[in-house]
Amino acid sequence: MPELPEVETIRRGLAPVLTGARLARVTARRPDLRFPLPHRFAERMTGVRIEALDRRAKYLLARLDQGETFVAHLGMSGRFEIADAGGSNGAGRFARAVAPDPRHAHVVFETEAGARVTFYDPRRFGYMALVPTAALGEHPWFRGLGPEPLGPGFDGELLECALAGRRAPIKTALLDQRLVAGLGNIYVCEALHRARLAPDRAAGSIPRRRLARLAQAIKSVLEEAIEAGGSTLRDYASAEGGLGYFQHSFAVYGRAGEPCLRRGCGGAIRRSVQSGRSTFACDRCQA
DNA sequence: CCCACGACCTGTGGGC
DNA sequence: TGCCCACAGGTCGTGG
Repeated sequence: MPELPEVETIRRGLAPVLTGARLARVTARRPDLRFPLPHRFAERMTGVRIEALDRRAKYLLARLDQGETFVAHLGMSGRFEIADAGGSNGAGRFARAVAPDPRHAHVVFETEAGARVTFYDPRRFGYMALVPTAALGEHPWFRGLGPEPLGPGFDGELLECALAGRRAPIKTALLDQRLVAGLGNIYVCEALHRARLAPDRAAGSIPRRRLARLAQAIKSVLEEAIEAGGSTLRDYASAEGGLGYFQHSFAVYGRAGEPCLRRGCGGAIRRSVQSGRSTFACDRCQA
């Protein structure tokens, strides 16, 4: 599920339950996800207090009171579910497209206040770590990570520097987390369509004026998706982190063969493959 | 260094 | 209905 907006939505959903909470019990129901869980993971997590929940790129960060930061990446299919002290969650009160399969409940966090947060991940591409907070920036997952697209200073000039000399297609370049952090396949396709840029253009050859428009498109699509995720949160009372309502707002992603939604364009969305991944774009209004 | 590709793992949806 | 293939929102290691 998760690109930057989904991880941010999950963070906002978990924050009320976990910020300031002390963990009474942590259960790892298997020894590994994509990578082995940290050494003595459950023991090291038990009794800690979570001082703050943050996000960097697609990573969820829980700053702990003992000097370490818990890091989680949700891979392709990871999700967190919140249950309150009574054990109920959104599923009992609201319709849900896909109920979590208990076979894939890999890690359970229980707070002293009686809340339970469960990590589900059928494909197990997700991963977790405990990293000394002071050295977080030097960790391989974070060293070399590009700028936050919603951070200060993200504009056409910054993109121009990041993309200088790149011959890779702009679509592929934007997926490179070293250049920009947090974008994934969906929002790259959506941002390129908003900016009217063709996905196969060489990244390093796009003039700054158009990169300014691209930077603005990236910001607006991410902000709108987070906003839509917020409405999902309100409805589900959970940190499910699915695509929420924003999936109904995709202009190109998953719309192969359908008409381009840009006013007056009249083109059709075409699916292609770049670096082994689906790209959706309108050949008529993206150039 | 840059880039493309296969691998990792399970589930789902479409076509026959 | 059942089977088989293609494909899925991410990242890493390899090899050209």
